[in-house]
Amino acid sequence: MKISQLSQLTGVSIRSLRYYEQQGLISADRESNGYRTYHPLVIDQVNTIKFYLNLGFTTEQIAGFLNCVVMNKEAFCSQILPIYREKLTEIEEQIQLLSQIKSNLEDRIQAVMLENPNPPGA
Amino acid sequence: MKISQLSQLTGVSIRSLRYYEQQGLISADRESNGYRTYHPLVIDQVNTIKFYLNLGFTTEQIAGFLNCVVMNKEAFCSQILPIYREKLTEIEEQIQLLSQIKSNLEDRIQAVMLENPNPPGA
DNA sequence: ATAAACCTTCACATAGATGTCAGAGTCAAT
DNA sequence: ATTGACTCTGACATCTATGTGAAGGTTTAT
Repeated sequence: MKISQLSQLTGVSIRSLRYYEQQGLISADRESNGYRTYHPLVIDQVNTIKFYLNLGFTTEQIAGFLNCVVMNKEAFCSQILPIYREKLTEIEEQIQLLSQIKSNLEDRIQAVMLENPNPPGA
Repeated sequence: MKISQLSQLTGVSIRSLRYYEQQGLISADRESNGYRTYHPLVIDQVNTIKFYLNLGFTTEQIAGFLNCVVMNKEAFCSQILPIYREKLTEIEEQIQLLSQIKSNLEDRIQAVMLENPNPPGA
């Protein structure tokens, strides 16, 4: 299939598909005219990439384990565990930071409301 | 005081101090030679800026309410409440998104461990 | 053959705070 | 007067995925 079709089927922009290829995440054959031709399996692959991008991995990180994930469905791929765990820790730290910020913000709101019992927008 | 002193006292780089000035967050008098001279009150102001940057506000947003905060200690500044609330909502959304990502990640980890009962790094 | 709808590559833009460097002026101390 | 430590402005780099546009080749249908 051609690139616009892959784009439609995956919901990923043409621009991004070419970018993924440039980053080594997907590959494409070329027709004689230079057009990219994709194997149907690439659809799954792109969806997998979407999934990991949503998880907060960068394309570079994804490139590091995508083959493993795609080929083996994660079995026999225990190398991926530390990566997941590292990411998990990172996410947890972000959540903690945001929670702290949230607390601070709630404190500020309380402070304003106490000093200003009848604000217009309350 | 001069800029390097302010930098030391606040822990904010000289580069950033100049940037804050450019964004209208702080102001400086100039000596006859062109050097910036800061009023001691600016120290507090810079610390306040640090605080709000940590809260995730942009310098542009901070510029919008900094005068109010610094001058009035937030009293009589009920206009600031909607801004805080908006930011709070934003933070809460980020936390929720991260929590979902965290769940997904934990699922992946479970999946790998089930398919791979005795991984080297476990 | 001409237009519409594809495809290609290359490259610049974005967002935001900060690092860093270059070129140049200034001040203090020797 | 020279050196070292400051200061100034201006500008480019960073990080990352994606948007956008130009300039040009291809295919398909009329």
